[in-house]
Amino acid sequence: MSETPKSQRSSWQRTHTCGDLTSANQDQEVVLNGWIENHRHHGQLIFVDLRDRYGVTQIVVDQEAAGMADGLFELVRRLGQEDVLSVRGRVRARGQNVNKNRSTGEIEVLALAVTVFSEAEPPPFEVLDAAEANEELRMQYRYLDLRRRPLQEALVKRARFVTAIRNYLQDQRFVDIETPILTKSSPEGARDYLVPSRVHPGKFYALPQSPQIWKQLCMVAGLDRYYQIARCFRDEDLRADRQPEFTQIDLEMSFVEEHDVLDLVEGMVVHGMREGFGVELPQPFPRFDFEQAMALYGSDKPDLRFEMLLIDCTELARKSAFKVFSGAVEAGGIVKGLCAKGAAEKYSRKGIDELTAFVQQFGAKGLAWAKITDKGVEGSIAKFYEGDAGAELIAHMGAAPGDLLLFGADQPKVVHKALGEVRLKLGTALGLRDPKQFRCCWVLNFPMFEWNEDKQRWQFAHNPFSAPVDWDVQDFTAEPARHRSRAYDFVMNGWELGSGSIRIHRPALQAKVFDFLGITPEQQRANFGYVLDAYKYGAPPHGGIALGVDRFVALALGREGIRDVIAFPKTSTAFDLLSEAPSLVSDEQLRELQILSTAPKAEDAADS
RNA sequence: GGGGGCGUAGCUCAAUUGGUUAGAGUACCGGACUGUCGAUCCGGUGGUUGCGGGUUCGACCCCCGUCGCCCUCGCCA
Repeated sequence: MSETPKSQRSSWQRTHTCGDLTSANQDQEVVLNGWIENHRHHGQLIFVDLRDRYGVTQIVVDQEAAGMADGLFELVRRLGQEDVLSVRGRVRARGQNVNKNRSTGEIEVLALAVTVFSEAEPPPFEVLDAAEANEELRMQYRYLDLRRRPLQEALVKRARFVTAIRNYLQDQRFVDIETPILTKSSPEGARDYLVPSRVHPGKFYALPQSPQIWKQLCMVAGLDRYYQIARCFRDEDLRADRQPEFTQIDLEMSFVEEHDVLDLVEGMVVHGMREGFGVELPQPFPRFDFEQAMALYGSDKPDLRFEMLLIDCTELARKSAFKVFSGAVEAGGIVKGLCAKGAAEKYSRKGIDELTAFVQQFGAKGLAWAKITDKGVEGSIAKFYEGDAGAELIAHMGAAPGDLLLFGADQPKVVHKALGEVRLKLGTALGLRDPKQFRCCWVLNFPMFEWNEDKQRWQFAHNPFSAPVDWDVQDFTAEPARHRSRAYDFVMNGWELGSGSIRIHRPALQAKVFDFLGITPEQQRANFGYVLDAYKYGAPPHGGIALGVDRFVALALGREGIRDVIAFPKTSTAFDLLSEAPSLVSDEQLRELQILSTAPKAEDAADS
C-alpha cells in the first residue's frame, strides 16, 4: 500500500490492511490499524476482530506469549467495540482453527504491542454487516452505518463505475465542464430550490434541475463533446428512487443524429457495468419505437428479462359474443391479452380477483380471464369460447394447457397501462425477473406533447428543447398528439435510467414550440432569452442524454432504493437527520437578505 | 396535498378481550474460562410505551390531535 519508505513511517502506522494477510505472510512482524469489530475473552486469552475497509483480521492476545509489551494484556482486556487501534504483532498460521468465512481466515496476528488511538462509546446500534437498526437511526449516525460492508461496497463500486465512465468519455474526446450551481429559475418543469441573493435584494438564484441549458450553450460554443457528473436539484416530493439532490451523467454532442448518441452511450454503459460491477451486458440493446414498446409491453420502459408480450386480440374480439370484448371494440377501443405460461394453477379465483383489483387502480374496469386445460377454455369467458372460437383463441394466444390468459378491453391507454402492470406483477410472482440479470433497451420517438387534463392544455412530454421528428413542421396545432419528438430513453430491467434527445437548434422552431404551448414571447424572453439569443449566432445541430447515477448503481447492486448508494442521503421529507438541515437561520442573516419569513415560529409548532 | 404502515430498554422485538410489578434476545457493566470466531456460563444496570389531550375503577392497547420515519398516488417539462 503506502509508498513511504519504512524508515520514515511512524511505528504505529500500518504495514498491511486488515484484508491483506494470508499464510504467505507467516512469521512476519506487521502493524495493522483499525476498529474493534468484536472481541472474545477466554481468561488468559483474548481474541479481537480488527476491521478496516479491506477486511477483518483476528488479533490474539496471549498472556503467556513471549515478547509482549508490559501491561498489554490488561490494556486490551478493557477495550471495547469500535475502539480504534494500532496493533503490532507477528503473523501466524491458525492450524486447525482456520476461519473459512474470511479472506484472512488462515492466519491471525499475535499482538506484541497496541496503541489506542481512540476509545469509542458504545455505538447507538451495532456496527455489523447484517443490518438490523432502522433506517432513521442509521441515517442519523450515517458515519457508523457507512462502516458496514454493504454500504462501503456500494460506495466503492459506485466510484469505480463513475471512474470507468469518465475514462470512457475522456477516451472519446469528451470535455468535463463544470456548469453553474447558482443559476436562473424558470417556471417550467419541477419546482426549483431557490437561493436568495444578498447583493440583489428580492432576487433569487435557482439550483439547477439539470445542466440542460448550459450544455446546449457549450455546443453553441463549439465544445463539441461535453460531459459532467452533475448534481441536480428538484424540490418535489420524494420516493425510494428520488432524492432532492441526485447525480446525473450528463453529456451532449454536436453534429450528431440519434444513432450516434445511442451507440456511444451503449458503449459507455457496457464499459461502466463491466468495470464497475463486473457485469457483461448482452448487446446490442434493442431499440423500440415508443408505440411499439407500448403495444408489446404496455410500458415505455419495458422489462426485457422476460417475454409475456401483450397480444392484440382486437380483431378476434370484434366478432365475439362476449359483449365486454365486442363492445369495447365498437367504442373505438382495443382488446389485448397476456399468456402466462404454466400459471393457471398458481392463480386461484381469489388470486385473479386480486389482480382485478390491482388493475382497477390504473383505471381499468376489470380483467377477463381464462385457464387453458386439455378440454379447452375455462374461466370467466369460457361460455363465449367453446368449440371453434375457443380453439381460435388458444391458437391466437399461443396458449397450451396449464396457461393463464388475462385480457383487457378498453381504450388503448388504459389497456396498455393495466396489462403492462399485470405483466410486471406476473413476472415477479413467477420469478421471471432475476435481479442478477440485466437487459437494456432504448425507446425512441416519444410523443412531442401530452394533454394535461387538470390544466386543460398541452404540455411538453419530454423537454422544451427536444426536436420534432419533422424539422419542417409549420404548425403544431393541427394534430398535436401526432407529433413525435426525437427523444429517447435508456431503460434497464424496467427502470428508466436515462433520457435525452436531439435538440432544436433553430430559434424560429423553438419559438414555434413555445408559441404552441401558450408561452408568450415575453415569457420566452424572460425565461429563455439567453438561449434563444445564443442560437442566433451559429448553433450546431446537437443532442445528448442524462443518466441517473444513483438509480443505475442501485439497480446494478440490487438495492431497494437509492438511499443505499448515497453516502449522506435525506429522508422523504428532504431532511438531513445527520446535520439537521434545513435549519432556522438568524434574524441577522435574514435581514442581510432582506427576507422576512411568514412561517409559524418554531415555539408555536408542536415538537416531539 | 391525498391514502396506507410503523413508533415499547442503547438496538431488534414481545406483551391474551383494556387488568397484578411492561418481558426476551442483544449491547453495556461485573465475575468465570487458553482456541474463540454470532464464543460459552453466572450475575447486574437499563423504560416519560414518540409527544399532548380524552374515555375508563384501570390505557402500551380505545378515541382525538400532533411529531417523526417508511411505502404509495398526485407531482417530478
